[in-house]
Amino acid sequence: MAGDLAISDVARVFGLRTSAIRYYEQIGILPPAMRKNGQRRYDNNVLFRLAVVQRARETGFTLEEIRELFFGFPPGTPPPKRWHKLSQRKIAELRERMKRLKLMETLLKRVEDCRCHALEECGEKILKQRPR
Amino acid sequence: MAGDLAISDVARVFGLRTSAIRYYEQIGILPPAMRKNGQRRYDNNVLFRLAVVQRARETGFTLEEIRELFFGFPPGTPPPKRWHKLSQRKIAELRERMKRLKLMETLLKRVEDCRCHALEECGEKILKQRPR
DNA sequence: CTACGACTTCAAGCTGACTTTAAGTCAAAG
DNA sequence: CTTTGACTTAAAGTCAGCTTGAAGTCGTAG
Repeated sequence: MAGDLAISDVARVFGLRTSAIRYYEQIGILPPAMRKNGQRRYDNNVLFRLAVVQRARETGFTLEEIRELFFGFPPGTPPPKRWHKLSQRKIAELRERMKRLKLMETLLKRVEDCRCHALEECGEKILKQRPR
Repeated sequence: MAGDLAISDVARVFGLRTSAIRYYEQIGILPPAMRKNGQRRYDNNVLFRLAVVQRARETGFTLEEIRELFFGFPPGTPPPKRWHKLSQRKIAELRERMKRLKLMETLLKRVEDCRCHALEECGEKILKQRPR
């Protein structure tokens, strides 16, 4: 029920730049704000929405996925169902990325065992080990 | 000592687009190629170099870091020393990213426990839990 | 009245690692 | 001679997620 906030207040509360908030509105992630003398004012509903956006961003969702969260389901679809669907995909993605990081770690260790005297030698060894 | 290859051959061998190879040359990651009738020809030295580039990319190094690998050390610095220095940084970075992914995993699980009936309710809960 | 600070819009810029496009050159094949 | 296909260049486009800049509006303080 708290009073309407200016964009700079919202930015401070959420640790965002005002430009980011305007950008979110522009791409439809936030609804068009109410205006007072031409300036945006925000009520609790928008703050709640922005909180969801930010939590979703922290959780690793892209703005496109967040749009899907809000608009990609039949109206009335309960949040748990929405979150679940997006999470499934995201978890698979996370697993991929973890795998990739672990591969990178392995390669880093291997690369640290290098005994070459010149970088060309490294390249030669790599090519011989992987004659694709 | 094998014969000189055209850019398309190199691309095929490395699974790259020809445009990527030209780009690498353009930004100085590959040396200017020899020319035959104006067209690029590649000998083993460049292939070795490209193998190093590709291995480094797989390992997670940026092109900027690869440039550093080649040119960021006093001439004659042995490869192990070069790799080591870059690896140290990269490993720290990996740890950060792993942490981040794990946080995302935690948040995903939390988000899946959501029992809200509307997304605004999610936002309200988030704001209450984190009254920064 | 003037200045200030905070807001507004729209368009363009940024990052990284390329790709795409347009216009041109070249050698070999028919 | 013409066509084909692979190459050449420089410049512009792509992606996400914003930021930055220019130019203008608004209410308030001095």
